[in-house]
Amino acid sequence: MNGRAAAAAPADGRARWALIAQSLRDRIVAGEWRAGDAIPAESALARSHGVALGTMRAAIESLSDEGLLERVQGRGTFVRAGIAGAGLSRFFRWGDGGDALPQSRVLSVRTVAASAEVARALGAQAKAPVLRLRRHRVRERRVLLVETIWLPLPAFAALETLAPADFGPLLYPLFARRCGIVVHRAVDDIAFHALDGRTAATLGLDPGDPGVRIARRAYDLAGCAVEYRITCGDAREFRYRAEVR
Amino acid sequence: MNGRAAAAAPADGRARWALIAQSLRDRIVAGEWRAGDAIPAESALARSHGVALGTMRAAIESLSDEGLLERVQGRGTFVRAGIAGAGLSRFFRWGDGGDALPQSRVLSVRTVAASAEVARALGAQAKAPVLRLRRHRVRERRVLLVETIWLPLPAFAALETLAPADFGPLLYPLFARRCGIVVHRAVDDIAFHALDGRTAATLGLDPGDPGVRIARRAYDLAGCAVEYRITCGDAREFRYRAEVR
DNA sequence: AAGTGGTCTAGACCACCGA
DNA sequence: CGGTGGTCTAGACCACTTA
Repeated sequence: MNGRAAAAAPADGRARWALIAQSLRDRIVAGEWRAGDAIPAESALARSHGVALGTMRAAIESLSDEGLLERVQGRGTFVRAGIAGAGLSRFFRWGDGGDALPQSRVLSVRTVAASAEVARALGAQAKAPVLRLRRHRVRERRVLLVETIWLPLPAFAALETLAPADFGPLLYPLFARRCGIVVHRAVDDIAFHALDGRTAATLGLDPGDPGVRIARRAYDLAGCAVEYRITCGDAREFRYRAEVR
Repeated sequence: MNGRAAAAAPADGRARWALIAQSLRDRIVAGEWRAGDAIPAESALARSHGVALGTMRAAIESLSDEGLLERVQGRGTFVRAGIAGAGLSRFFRWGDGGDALPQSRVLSVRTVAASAEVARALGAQAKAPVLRLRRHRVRERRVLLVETIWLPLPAFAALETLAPADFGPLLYPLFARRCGIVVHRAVDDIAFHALDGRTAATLGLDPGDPGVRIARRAYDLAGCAVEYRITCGDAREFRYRAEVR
């Protein structure tokens, strides 16, 4: 002891910056700051939490690494608006062609009872009501992808009465606008399977032709499952690059 | 100015910690510290570079994020020994079954002239001599994967005279032991395609059955391509999980 | 006990941004 | 210009590992 800066960890097992990060995380999830909003300045937060600037920076940095916040020099620190660059098109050869991305065409919107698989993915009760969308991704009159999307109710009730034609090309911004739900994280499970006759015909392929099936589970800021989606396409168009180190 | 701590960035565009990180990176690549070695303590490095501890920590942290270093509390900071958890088995359903991983069986080792494709992948001259390995991954007398591996010469000359039976189950540790080459990063390109007759027969499938083809390019610490590998397997056994946020 | 990385403080100056 | 995040200092104590 020397009477100067006290310093040092709180000895309760968790670092001070981690406790502060958790408190900020809670406030973001609770909606105190909305997606796109700036949170208070580092210096203000450090003062209000009674810690040094460096400690607050460590807390904010961990949330930034986590993808919850985004720092912009000279402007501030912002709540991220949702996942970026995560379109399923990235799995296909036509995904980054100089050409435009395929169009979106919602075919049907229906309220159905969740199957066991859907209920499990959404963390809902079996047979709970869910919203089911069928959608095609189309380019030049050719169907490239066939999608079925399940959304939990009542969270997505605002979409129940929306006409198929009124779903825009991008679903996640629509979720945010109409339902206040921000998709923050998604997990894609990729597998190969033989196409069933109907899907093959839709894609202009022969039954039994090789297909890929991507099952996506998407989550909001709080970690709640908000979407389950199955996307089918021509396996021969599939490509993906995985990097390890 | 107040006569105390000078501080602040070097104003040449790059932060001091970034310059120090580059210098440490150079020393690691040059082999001053080998894979698995501990580098000097943070405090010693800070002193010898004439910077504060926090600045040196920032430099080391960036190399740690990069995967070049690994910090262990109470022990030190170590040069990472190579990629971990990057086996190609992770792409297959049998990859993490409770069962043992498949065995490795090297069939042939030959010096050949690089094809255009191989030369491009390895950054070598077309028709340059390269070492070509053919390998099977086998479990319970069933061939699960068929691999062809190209290695640049003369870097891998030590393997030219090695008998197929003397290649162990893991190649990367062998590369390090026999050739002093550490694989630090790899990129896997995944695509589906029809199997050719010979590969299909080897895998116990019918010609035209769906296959998955993984093309791997592996790099050493300095970023030089040190391996090009093509792995073929049964597409129906393929699975992969990609996460985005 | 000695040495390592991990956390923390209380300041300072710098580069960048928008009004 | 004032405010933001980015970099830097020179210390201190803490938790962990090894001998």
